[in-house]
This record gives sequence, structure tokens and C-alpha cells, in this order.
Amino acid sequence: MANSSSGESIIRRLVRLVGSFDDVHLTMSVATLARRSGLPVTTTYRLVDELLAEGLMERDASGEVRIGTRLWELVSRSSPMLGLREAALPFMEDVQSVVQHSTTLGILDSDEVLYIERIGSRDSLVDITKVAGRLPVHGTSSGLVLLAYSEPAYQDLFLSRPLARFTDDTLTHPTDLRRHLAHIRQRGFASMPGIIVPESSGIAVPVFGRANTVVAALSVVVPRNEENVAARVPVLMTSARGISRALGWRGELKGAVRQSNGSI
Amino acid sequence: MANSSSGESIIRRLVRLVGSFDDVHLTMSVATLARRSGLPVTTTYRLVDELLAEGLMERDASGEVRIGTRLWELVSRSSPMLGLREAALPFMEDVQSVVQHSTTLGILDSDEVLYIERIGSRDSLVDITKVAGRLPVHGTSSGLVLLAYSEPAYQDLFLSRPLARFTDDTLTHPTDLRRHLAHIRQRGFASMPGIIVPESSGIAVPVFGRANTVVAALSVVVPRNEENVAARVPVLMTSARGISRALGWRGELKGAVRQSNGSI
DNA sequence: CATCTGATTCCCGATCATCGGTAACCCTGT
DNA sequence: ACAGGGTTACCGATGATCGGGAATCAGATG
Repeated sequence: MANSSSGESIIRRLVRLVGSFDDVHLTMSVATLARRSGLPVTTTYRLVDELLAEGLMERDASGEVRIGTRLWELVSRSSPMLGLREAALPFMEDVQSVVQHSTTLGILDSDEVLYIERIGSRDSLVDITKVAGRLPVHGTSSGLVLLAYSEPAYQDLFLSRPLARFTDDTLTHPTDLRRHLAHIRQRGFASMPGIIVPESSGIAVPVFGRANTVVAALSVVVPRNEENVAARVPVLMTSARGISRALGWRGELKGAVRQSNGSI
Repeated sequence: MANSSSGESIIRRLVRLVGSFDDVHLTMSVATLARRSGLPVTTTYRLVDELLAEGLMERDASGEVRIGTRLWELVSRSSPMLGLREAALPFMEDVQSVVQHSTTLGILDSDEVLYIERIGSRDSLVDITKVAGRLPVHGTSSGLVLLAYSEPAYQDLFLSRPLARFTDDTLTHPTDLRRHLAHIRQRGFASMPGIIVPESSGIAVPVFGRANTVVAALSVVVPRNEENVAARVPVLMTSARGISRALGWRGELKGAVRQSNGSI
């Protein structure tokens, strides 16, 4: 363990520091940061000083600290997310121009859906997705698509765990879910009204990568009462194929669809 | 200094590690990473192991490492860039739908223009901007706008240093530049044909933040021969005002325009 | 003006994680 | 079988790291 009496490595501490910020706590005093991260005050000051020196954090006018531009740049420049995002964005705009509510791109990470990108109207009444935000797999159409096209072993593992119920329409029973996943694979898309919040409805389709694996899910979220699945699926499908092709996908080789193991 | 014989803190080493990745080196073997970062091989393995354990790096199928999803998420979720980006994206789409080439949003950081966001055609023939990429201030219309609206003291400092010449049209002499900055402030936009590459031309306008400071530059890049400044400036202007308002800008208070010191 | 609360800086000795050399162990291709 | 690169394992020495404590500073409150 580290020098620390609490027994943590520096890197884990840095994660606690950076992880103490979120979209509603963009800046805070160092003392607050110490409280939120659970690190000793003195230690926090020392680490923050070093981070400031490297530009990984910055002080704003009032003396509070925030994530530094340099850290954003370092990570964004070299993250595999960037390529996926850039390939998808033009197509997402096309979808958005037709559907008008909100369009998202999500991947499967640590048993949750992580949203890589999102475009939508500024006044998104019915959409709880955020860029770099997470939602449960079985509570989103994106998640169900990603699960449906994931490795069988992963599906088994996932379905062996208890699943939270969010609304009356959430599928929580393994058998129901498994049947539904098959349904999704057969139709090529997921349409799930009100499984996480009753008022909204999502439609999602898979995006394929170079190795014919599903790397992401393209999805639209619409108010439940405006639901018009039949009209929207073709738009999503064609856009998803466009993204897939931009990622180096070469068309479907029958039976070879399997879970992404990382590389796009 | 750190325990290291080379005398560097862990944090600086982490920066070297993460900084060894870029858009063309998204993944590499740990040995290669050691070479590129200049760190001792054993040290690199130890640090990478820790980073892998925290999910800040990941191994792909072939055993190479890359920036981890979790690191992207941690930074993206809490970076002040996100707010700026989200406010700007809808307006950028509007611009893009009219201008058709490529639309960028840049900020001033460390005496360079850092591009926060970019949307454009997939086949961007004439545009060298990249998301999280940097370009010189005096080689871009965005840079000149940001400089024009920055603090006088900063302008003096910037102009006191020698400036590289990229094309015949690059302004490198302090006097010329200063005159041009005044021109930009007076007209409210910058239009610079071929100052970094001869074939392309940029038009940029300022984006204001809450405190009536300029926080970013909205810009379009077009082929030089298609230049049609008069028609494009109004589009940019109105969009930039839209972004500014979304950021909490309350309209122009005469004479109070000054450099952003950080907080949006 | 006095008081208080909270944030920040300075100091310092003990400890143990960090450092990085060396060497063995894999692979894959020739 | 050999070569070359990548990876894992081991280990002793060292000094960066840790964090408590106290002083200082800033702002709010009475």
C-alpha cells in the first residue's frame, strides 16, 4: 500500500479527486474537495498544488479549483471515444434533424450504458441522458440493444444478477428479458416505452465496428405519447449503417455478430 | 523531488504517459509507451498496472494499452468544456447547415487556440482543425478574434514575442497585427484568408460569457476561392449571440469587454 | 470592533511506497 | 534452434509522501 495510512495509492487518490467533480460541482474550494474526496486536508492541498502546476487543474477567479483545460485536452486528444464520436456526429445530426427530440450514442461499460454523445433540443423535457452520463442497461433501449448483441457469456452473467425495477414496464425477470433480447436481435432494433421513466420512450439500433462487433447503440428518445416507431426505425437504421461504415465495417458476415472486446 | 532518480513527481510522469498517446497513436504496447514517454521500462509497467486497475487505461484484444473509458468519463463529466460545448453545439449545427464546410469552436489556452468542438463534412479537404487540437493564435481567424478581445496586457505580451510566418499572408509584424486587431474589434469579426495554409480561409466571431468576457471564438473554414464573407458573417454573428445568451450573457455593456480569466 | 468559522499555508519527523536495475520468462517469426 | 522484442518477477535502498498540528488569513456575524 501507499505511504498513506489509509492505504491507497496516489493514482487512486487522484481518481477520488477528479471524481469529486461532476456536472453540478464544476468548481469547489480545496477544502470542499478534501471533504468530498474523503482525503486528509493537508494531503489534498499538496496534491492539488501539484495538479495545478501541471495544468491538470485550474483556479478560477474566486480561488476555487476545477478540472484543467490541459487535462481535458490530454484525454480528449487520445481517447478512442473521439474516433467513434467523430464518425457518428454527422449521422446523428441527420437523425436529429428528422426526429427533433434527442439523439444519443451510447456504449456498454461496466454493466451500464455510458453516453458518448448526445444532441438534442436545449429544452429536453423528457430526456435524462447526459454526455459522459450513465444509465442502467435494462432501463434503456440503448442498453438492451448493446446487451442483445453482446457475448452470450456476458448476457448470462448480467441476467444472473437481480435487476432493479424503475417503472411498471421495466423488464426485470431474466426469462422475459432473454425473450426480449431475442426479439431485438430478430428485428434489429429495440423500442422500449417507459422502462426507466414512464413519460419517455426510446428506440435504439446497433452500430457495428470493423470486426463486425457491436460497438455502440444509436438511439432517439421521444415523449411516449408521440411514439411513432415505424416511422423512426428506418432513419435510425440507415444512419447506424452509415456510422458503421465510417468505422470500417464491411457489411454483415452472417452469424459472426458478437460482442466488442474493445477495439473499434 | 520524487523518489525517482530522474527527479520527477508521479503526476508529471502520468502526464508523460497519457501525453504519449495522440490521435494517430491511440494504442501501443507498454514497451513502446515506455519508449515514447521516456520513462524507465519497469516504472512504466508498474504505473500502467495501477492505471489498468483503476480503469484509467485499458488493454485491447491484442494486449496493447490505450486511454480508458473511465478516464474519458471522469474528465468529460466534470470538465468546464462540457458546458461550453453543449451550449454551442445546437447553434453550430445551424451554422453548419448553412455554410456546409466546417464549423469550429475554439478557446485561448497557453498562447494557442485550442479547438473544443468541430463539426464538418467527413471529407474536410481544407480544414486542419481537430477536436482537442491546437493551432497558433496568429495563424487562425479564431485566434485573432480571441486575441483582439483579450486583455491589453496579454496582447502586449503576445506581440512582444517573435511570430512565425506560415504563408505570404501571415501577419507577423506587431504593428500590422495590432492594427488588424483594432479592425477586428471594430467590425466584430475576423476574416483571414490563407494565413496558415494558402488554400483555406477562416471567418470567426467572438462568443461572450456571463461576465461579458470573450470565452470562445466561433468560426467557419471554407476554401479560399469560395470565400463569401459578407454572406457568412451575419450567420456567425447571430449564432454566436445565441451561444453567448445560452452561457448567461446578458447583452453588451459598453466598454466592459475584457479577457476571460477563467470562469464561464 | 470583536468574534467566529472556515479556508489556506507552513512546518516537520517517520514511514513505507516508489524506484529501477537485473534476470527470467514468454512469445512470434526465421 | 535461435533471435528479438515484449512482459513478468524479484528486491534492496532511498527519499518523496503522508498527515497531524498550529499559525495565518478572509469573510461573515453579532
